[in-house]
Amino acid sequence: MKNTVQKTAVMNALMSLDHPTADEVYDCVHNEFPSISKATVYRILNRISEEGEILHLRIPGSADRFDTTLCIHHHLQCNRCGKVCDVSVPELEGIEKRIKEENGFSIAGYRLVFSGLCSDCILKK
Amino acid sequence: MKNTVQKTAVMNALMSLDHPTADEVYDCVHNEFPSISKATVYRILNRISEEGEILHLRIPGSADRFDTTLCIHHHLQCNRCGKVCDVSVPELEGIEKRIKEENGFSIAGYRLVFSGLCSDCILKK
DNA sequence: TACTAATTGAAATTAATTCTCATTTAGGAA
DNA sequence: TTCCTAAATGAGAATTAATTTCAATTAGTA
Repeated sequence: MKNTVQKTAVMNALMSLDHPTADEVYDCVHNEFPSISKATVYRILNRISEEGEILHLRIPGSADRFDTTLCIHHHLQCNRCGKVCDVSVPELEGIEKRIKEENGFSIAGYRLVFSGLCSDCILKK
Repeated sequence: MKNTVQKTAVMNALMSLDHPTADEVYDCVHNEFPSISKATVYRILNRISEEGEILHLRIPGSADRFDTTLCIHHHLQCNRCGKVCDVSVPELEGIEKRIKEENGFSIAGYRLVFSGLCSDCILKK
């Protein structure tokens, strides 16, 4: 992969944001680098998530988010403010084998997303 | 809610399909009822899922699906053919309390989706 | 039978993302 | 250093899934 200024800017933005959407990455990069195109931000995010440098979180019902934490973990999402937090769920370890045996499915991965209200939004209401 | 022929047709289609997308419901209804509009199908599906008659499954990266099985369960999705199957995951019972205590989140629900290849697609290579 | 709010159809709109294509550029070869 | 080429970029069009708008229709009740 070529080492472009655009890629460097996107990597820096990812470091400074928490579970950003592609649009949030774009806004952040665009401040310092006004000529960057949104398509480029999407392309770089896709490229580096395919290479395993970041995780691509597909959030049902809203924009995808990107995560720089690579070890296995799951997510909590606030229904009000949209914020996403990491959570680990050791209960699920080893579950893939059971699912495979019972259903004949070969499991490539799984996503677990809890939705509710974050502590900030509980207080605000 | 008014009892329209459109609603009856959508309910019948749901009974005859397995985890359909809104488009699949539309195609099915449209066969017998060519004048129905896609917007009406979407509206009816949203209405009856809000009322709890069916589940609205939001599938990351592809179209939403609808499920007439109401008890708590989760999903397996085939990455090749898109088929969705139900699976129960008793390991997750009681997990909400732990998440709430550790993160201050109040959990309204959670979605667990396994992705991989279904037995048919494994055979097809 | 008449009325009114709910529902519908058709088309426009939105949101997120991907694609197209002409132009530019990074990095290796001469 | 300069040249070359494949890769990357920018701008905007296209795509996909779903929602909204609005005028016309209809179910269910008065």
